[in-house]
Amino acid sequence: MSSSTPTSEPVRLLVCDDHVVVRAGLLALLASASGIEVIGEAGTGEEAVALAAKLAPDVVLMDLQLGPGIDGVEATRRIAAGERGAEGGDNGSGASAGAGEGGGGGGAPRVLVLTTYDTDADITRAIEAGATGYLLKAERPEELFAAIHAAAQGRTALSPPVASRVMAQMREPRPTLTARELDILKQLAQGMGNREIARTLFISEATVKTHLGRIYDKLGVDTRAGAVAVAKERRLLP
Amino acid sequence: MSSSTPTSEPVRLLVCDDHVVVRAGLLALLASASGIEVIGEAGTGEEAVALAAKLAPDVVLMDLQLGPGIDGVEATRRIAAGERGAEGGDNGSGASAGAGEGGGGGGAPRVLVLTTYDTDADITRAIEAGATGYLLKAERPEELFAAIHAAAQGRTALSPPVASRVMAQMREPRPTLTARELDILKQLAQGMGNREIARTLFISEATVKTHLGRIYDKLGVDTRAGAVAVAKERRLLP
DNA sequence: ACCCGGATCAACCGATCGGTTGACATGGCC
DNA sequence: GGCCATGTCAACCGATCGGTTGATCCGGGT
Repeated sequence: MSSSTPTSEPVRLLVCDDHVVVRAGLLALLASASGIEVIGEAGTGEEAVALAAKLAPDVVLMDLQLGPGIDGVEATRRIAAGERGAEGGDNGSGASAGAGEGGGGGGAPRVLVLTTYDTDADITRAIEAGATGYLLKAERPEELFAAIHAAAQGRTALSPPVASRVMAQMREPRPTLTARELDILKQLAQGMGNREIARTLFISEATVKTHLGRIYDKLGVDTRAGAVAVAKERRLLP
Repeated sequence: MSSSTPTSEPVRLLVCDDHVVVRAGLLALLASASGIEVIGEAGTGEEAVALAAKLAPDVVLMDLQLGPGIDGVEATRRIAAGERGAEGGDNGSGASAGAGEGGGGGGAPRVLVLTTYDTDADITRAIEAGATGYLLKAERPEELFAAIHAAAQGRTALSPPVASRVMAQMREPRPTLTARELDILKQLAQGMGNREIARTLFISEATVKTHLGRIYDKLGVDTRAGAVAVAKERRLLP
């Protein structure tokens, strides 16, 4: 679709990973790949957003786990939306998927997620944020190279395990926790009692219990300890 | 102490990381370092132990998070102890640290841990297992090179954040959970009630409560949900 | 206009948990 | 042979949790 992109011009790539060693390793590795030119590297999400705006790369290789500051998902959202480097007052929560598509075509770089975990929550959030592909670091380098080229053309590239999970999710839509339920869950994971949670969130204890009941249902557990375990497992919590 | 090792001969290195991309990146990166020769790479703990026995490298660069099979700590323990590649019927649990020292000196490779997390539990376990150094992937490549050379000479190399934690730990010895308490904690994290835990471990409900009380003390919490949260936080559980 | 999902609150009850105290057996250490 | 840590068990009590039912309010979609 995107026209042009004759195989003669190399893909202009921006690498974002908070681990210096990994970043340097990727650079060294990518140097051996043909048709790929690394034009910049970032160690934080903010840096990635700023550099993406400044350098206008074809593809951004993005790790989801970035130390402090905005996480990879948020960085992905901003880059895919073609946002400028300056910070906007936008709050990350809310629903509001739908980013990704419009973009404008020309400007917004494609974001290719390259990360360690293939958790449902991570995959879902990354895709909703507008990621063009989702690769695992356990993938073979050739696959990575191929995925970068694919992403440059706007084609989707998913690691096999990721693809499986996406399909499974399509077949059996997973119960999604509402924002409010996540609030309760967060407090719960601090070991707080219902009364404390209620006070913290300015609601009644009864409401907390109601939410908890729904959380139990959705997570398939029936105790608070179990809920915390599942939540940590699925990385629903920081 | 170890004599010899004139600066003329390069350090013979074995790299172990379950992520192919990271491994390839490290290889590419290390190719630019002087005095370091990568003589092998492993993608699992078992592979690392076998290759260490077979190739007798000077240093093993070890990630702690390895997919399935034995983890990095166990691999470190076996390599540092000079164990042969064949699998022994040994169970990993039990106490029995004390490996590390004896070793035999000449044969056992030095293990340099290179990982993402600087959790207290990880650091402690790695050091107890006989690791010569502990670096973070966020470290600068030059530090990595220096650490490898240091490790080859038996000198300890720690990333600054790791060193800080080690010192802090020396000053204020952490409460260590006993093996039994970890058993209870494991069940707890499954969301099980006291009665279920008691039945599973073939003890009385009263005993479970006693253990739980001690666990609360040691983890600094006072509810089961809190205990699970802290346990997951400190990676005391899988 | 209607209905539905989400969020809020209430009251109730039995079961479980959290905390305490006290006790006994085992094993290693001095 | 004592001493201490660890693991085991018991009984008790108040507080909390888990589960249920029912209700109100609001915003969105058909």
